[in-house]
Amino acid sequence: MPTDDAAPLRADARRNLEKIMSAARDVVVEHGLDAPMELVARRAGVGVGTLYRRFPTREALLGAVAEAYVADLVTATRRIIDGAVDSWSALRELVDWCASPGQGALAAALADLPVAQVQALPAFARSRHEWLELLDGLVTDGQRAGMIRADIGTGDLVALLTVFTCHPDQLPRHVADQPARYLHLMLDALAATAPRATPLPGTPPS
Amino acid sequence: MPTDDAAPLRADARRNLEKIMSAARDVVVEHGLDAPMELVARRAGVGVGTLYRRFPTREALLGAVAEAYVADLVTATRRIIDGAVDSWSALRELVDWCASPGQGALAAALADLPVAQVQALPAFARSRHEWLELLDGLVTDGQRAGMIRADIGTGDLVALLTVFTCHPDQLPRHVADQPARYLHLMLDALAATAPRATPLPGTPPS
DNA sequence: GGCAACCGGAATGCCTCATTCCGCTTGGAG
DNA sequence: CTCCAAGCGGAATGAGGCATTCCGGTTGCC
Repeated sequence: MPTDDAAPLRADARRNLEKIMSAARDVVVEHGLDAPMELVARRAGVGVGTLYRRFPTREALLGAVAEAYVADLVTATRRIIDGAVDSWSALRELVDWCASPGQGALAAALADLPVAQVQALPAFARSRHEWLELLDGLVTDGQRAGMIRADIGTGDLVALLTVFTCHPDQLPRHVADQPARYLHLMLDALAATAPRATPLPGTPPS
Repeated sequence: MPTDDAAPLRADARRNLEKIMSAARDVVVEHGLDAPMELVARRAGVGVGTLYRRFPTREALLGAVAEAYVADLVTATRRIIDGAVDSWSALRELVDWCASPGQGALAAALADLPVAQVQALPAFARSRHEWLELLDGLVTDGQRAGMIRADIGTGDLVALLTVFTCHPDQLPRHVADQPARYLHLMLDALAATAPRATPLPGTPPS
């Protein structure tokens, strides 16, 4: 998002800026990180020129979207955690939120995929860190309470959320069609149960 | 693979054909279905011209790779099933095989992603059907024996195999690094357990 | 009313491939 | 050993897709 210490925008320009941000978010959720700029412009009902007046490059736009997106994610996650009775149900609600249509867990994708330019944005990094911390609390709590198996880590959760909610083109039809189904399957996998016959291979990522 | 009823290939040509098929398989596993032809050529230590003398179009090459790949998959799956003591351990071994490096479950991806030209190849379709039938037997058996939960279907298994073994570029680093870890995690989710608090949302894909 | 800030979108330039072409090599039949 | 069709490598061609630029025409707002 452009810094607002410059001259204030004209009313119509501000309106357009909002349309652009919103369109960009939708387009990125639907078409992935490399969606063409023109798609964003068309979706916003605006010419590409307008878009470029506000964001000098594609990276700038993606950065703005990313920052807004992770910020949202943090807010939603915090709200869910505050309202839930225990960490397990918080987890379930979080999963549902991520799977809800138009929501996507794109932020999770952004948080993991290598978009150097975006990762470097301070605001993005800060929010991302905050989010990871929230998740970490959730997982740790759940494990202490014996609701989540001990051999997985927050990184596993992030990885799985990312996988099942990235944009549809990259997923098998079934998964793209009902992300919630697979996310809940994943939750079942994370739940603590009787000792398992064979340990999980590999190590939980940091 | 070109029909062999034509004039027999010169010795060096046959050698090159093999190098090409092998390279193509590797490249597709590593870079996905839209890897550039030149990558294949370079990997095979051959000029693009050579590659095009054998396969008239990109589709032809992909088709050949796909056919060979699914055929392999069927063979391996059958071998695993025949050698396993029960369907659950067969499933586990199958997962390990798919996750083994350089193996990829690309065939599974091919089986699901919409590559019309490839899906239409009779040999491919036949093998794919055969494979699905094998998996179906596995799942049904496992369910009858009470080892696999009843509310999932073969399609779920295929979807999961596909997701976790598609080429690395599309997966979060952690998942790409240890596909076996996540496949086994999901396997745990497929296992039959005490009745679950909440039913799985959605329906098992056919 | 006047003009700086805005707009839309055609035009430009770059890049990434698939596919083709052609002059040079080389198995292997006779 | 000769010869030439079958092979070969890889530069060149052409199409398509996309970010970004430019500019003649609008429009908030003082």
